[in-house]
Amino acid sequence: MLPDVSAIDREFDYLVPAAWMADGRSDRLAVGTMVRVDLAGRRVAGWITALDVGATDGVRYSELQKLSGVGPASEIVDLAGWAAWRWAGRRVPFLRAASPPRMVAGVPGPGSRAPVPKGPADVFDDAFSGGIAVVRTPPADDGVALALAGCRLGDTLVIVADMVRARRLAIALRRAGVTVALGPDEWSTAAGGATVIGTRSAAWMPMPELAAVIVFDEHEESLKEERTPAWHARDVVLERARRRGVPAVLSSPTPSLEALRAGRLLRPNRTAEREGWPVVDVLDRRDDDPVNAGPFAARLGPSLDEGRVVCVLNRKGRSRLLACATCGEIVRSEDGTASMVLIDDRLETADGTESRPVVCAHCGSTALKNLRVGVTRAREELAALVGEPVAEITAADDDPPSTRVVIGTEAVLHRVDRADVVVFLDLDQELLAPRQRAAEQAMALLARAARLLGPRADGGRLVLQTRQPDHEVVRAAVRADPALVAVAERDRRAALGAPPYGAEALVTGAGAPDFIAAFGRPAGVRVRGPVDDGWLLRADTHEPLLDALAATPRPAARLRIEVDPLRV
DNA sequence: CGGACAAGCTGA
DNA sequence: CAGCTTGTCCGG
Repeated sequence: MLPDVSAIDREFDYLVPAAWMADGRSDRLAVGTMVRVDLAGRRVAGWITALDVGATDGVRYSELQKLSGVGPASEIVDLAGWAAWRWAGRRVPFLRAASPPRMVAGVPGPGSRAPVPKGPADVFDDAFSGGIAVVRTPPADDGVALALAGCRLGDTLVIVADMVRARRLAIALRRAGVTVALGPDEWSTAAGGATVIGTRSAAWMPMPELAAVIVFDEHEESLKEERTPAWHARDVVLERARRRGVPAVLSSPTPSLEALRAGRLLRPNRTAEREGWPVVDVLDRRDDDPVNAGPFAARLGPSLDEGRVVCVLNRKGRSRLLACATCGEIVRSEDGTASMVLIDDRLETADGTESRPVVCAHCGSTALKNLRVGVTRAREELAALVGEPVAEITAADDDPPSTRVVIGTEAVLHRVDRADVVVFLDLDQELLAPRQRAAEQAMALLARAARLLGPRADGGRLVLQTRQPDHEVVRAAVRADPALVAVAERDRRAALGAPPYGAEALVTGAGAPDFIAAFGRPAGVRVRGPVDDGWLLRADTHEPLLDALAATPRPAARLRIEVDPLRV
């Protein structure tokens, strides 16, 4: 029995009460069954992890106190053990995710499921021919055809990035006659056998007759848990599929390098892909009068005159962006990949590796101007520009926008679901963010915006204000070809040995120094730090790194270990 | 995590 | 040295 107490990752043995043998309750005990027991003077919940284990002499065992209900199947208990290794955590958080939201006394027997009718053109069938396939779909694709192709094989585990999409897909599949359980609420339906649709946590839903798995928008960061253990739903379901020997399909308009490395890529034909992306207008801000340049390009005006307009301005992050007041070039590092900020009359990169006097590398001018303008200020200027009220949308807002034109940080792309024009007021902030995956994340934002606009035939426009019109992210959006970003990212990350071309773990928290001391210098693992009160551990593959992490005792103080962090 | 118990600190 | 706080250990 593993107690449901996060700090205890240890199993304890208990006796099955004689009364349970008599009334048949003992027949309901299995690996995964949820029980309550007395442990060190208090009553706690837990999961059965093994039955009929031998007794040790000299130990006086207490009895199980209560049979609470059905729990995760034994294969999921095993999977939790694997996940604890894979993300350097404990099993408890995974078993919690795999357990029903409310106690379940029993599961319905397998219902009969009607065969799913054959689709018009089963273009996706070879995606399910075995192993892992990566399907690059245009942003406007609703995923129904792909999901139905999976359901034709049998019960399919479908992971999506948000609940709105989960409900929408569930409705479409039910209409086609598929038995669907929506995670996590319909846990017991799933346990009886059904196709499951849900967000990240649904990766742990019961699937007694799993036939295939699909992850939609596999590039989305919401598929990764933010708290430790910071597990990734994509990797959990890939492991589930591997263990069951069933096909897995990862779908995305901009597949991650992790996906591209894991499986074979199935590309749509170029015409179909182009039709699924909106028209992109690039407004080169270097063309504007550098002295008077506000948040809007001179040529932006006409784009805002008609239809629903969404403006995106990410002011997240501390770093300010500087540009030359004379020629308009952004102040950048030698290799052009990082922006520089003013610190004590010198220009420095965020990581401090490069420093130079205040001079524009492009024209030699010493006059610089700050390009940062916050959303609040930009909203006022935007309202003046369009001559009507503009609403600022934040992540916390519940109501649909009340004005034709809205503005917000990237959260606005999650709050609005249709638009005629999406404007990125400052794409350079994304392109030059001091992060490993800046380009990939910028491309993901553009894909999300493209989804609001619909396919090219809808006539929507994606407007990018930038000083880097030749950046691969901009070119990729213009040509509706995300491969341009993938290729550039692949080369960069492969050269660094960064995931997925290597394994990383970020160790932070009050307990980190003690933990790193105990961790030592295991073979095959490189230790860097302390940097910003944390340590970055790197290895060529996961095994040496994760094995060494698992073998290191945990200090009592708070410790956060993030394996393959998305934002470094 | 949270209870038990031991070691350390304070004040009369 | 009682009475309290803080730290460390360990659970069937």
